[in-house]
Amino acid sequence: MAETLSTQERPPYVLEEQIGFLLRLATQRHAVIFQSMAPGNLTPTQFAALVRLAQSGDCSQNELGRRTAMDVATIKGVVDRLKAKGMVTATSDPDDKRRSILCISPEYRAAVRELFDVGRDISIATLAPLTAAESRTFLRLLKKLG
Amino acid sequence: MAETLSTQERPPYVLEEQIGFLLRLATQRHAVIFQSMAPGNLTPTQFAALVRLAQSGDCSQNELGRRTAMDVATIKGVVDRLKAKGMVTATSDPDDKRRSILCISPEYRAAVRELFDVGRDISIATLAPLTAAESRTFLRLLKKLG
DNA sequence: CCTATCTTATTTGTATGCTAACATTTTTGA
DNA sequence: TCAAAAATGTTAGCATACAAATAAGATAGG
Repeated sequence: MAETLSTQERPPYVLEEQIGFLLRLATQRHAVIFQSMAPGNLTPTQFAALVRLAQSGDCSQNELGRRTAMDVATIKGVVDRLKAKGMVTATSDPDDKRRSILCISPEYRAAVRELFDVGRDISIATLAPLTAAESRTFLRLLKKLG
Repeated sequence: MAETLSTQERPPYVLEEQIGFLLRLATQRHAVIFQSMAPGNLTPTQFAALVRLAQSGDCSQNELGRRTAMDVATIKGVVDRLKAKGMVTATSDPDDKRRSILCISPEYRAAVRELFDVGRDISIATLAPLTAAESRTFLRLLKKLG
């Protein structure tokens, strides 16, 4: 009894049941699915930036970062790589010498519209281990943790 | 009607409701909480490696990587930094010249035991936006996605 | 016994992701 | 108006994270 009190005051710490560890595993699996389904070697962040640019309209680099939850250093790298692929074009803002206005290159606009379907399929594949009801519950709770 | 058919065949693609985007947000928030609560500038992966070493026993670098879901390149960096902090020590395996046996440095063993409580508190803080019942549901579903 | 295979560990390259510091430009408020 | 504050973008440094290539050692099968 005394033994039980001293050694069992708290439940054991099981790494595999901690939210941080589980988030990492889920993110890893999602990344594998993403890479196998996304065209043009697009990464999840590049995908998010493109989709945002298509849906919310042209904007500056920092603004795009805020709209996709990336800090200034991260969005810079993402935008640089999208520019290198020719998918995003920057024009200088005449009203603000600090800023460039980013937009999707004309020859990629149609391709970007098709990304929406790919994105939906990636989400479906990632959620495949859950039932439809579980997926809804999971996304609702996950949203609360963001 | 014809318009509705052609433009509304699928629901709109909302980035903020995709699992990949939400996982990134939740991971970001968890990282902030982790950094504010973990001692010794320990990162989540360093923390996981230490806990694993304490709970599963001494092992090689690659073995530790498998036990913590990190690939060989990632675990190498993590172990290098734990060695640099003096928290992990390597001794060469007499039975296998390729291998080193990693163990927690004697002077850090007590400190590592205290990490379990910190880990629990970090998980609690991360799950704070959910009720107890929601947390259980969320972890159960998250485990299925790993 | 010895070769083909596997395993361990390292290195290189690419891509997030964050902090911090910096220069430039713009805005704001006294 | 003019100095302080804020915003934009860049750079450097650190820490994951993975693929792919390499070298060295261990093991299993013929």
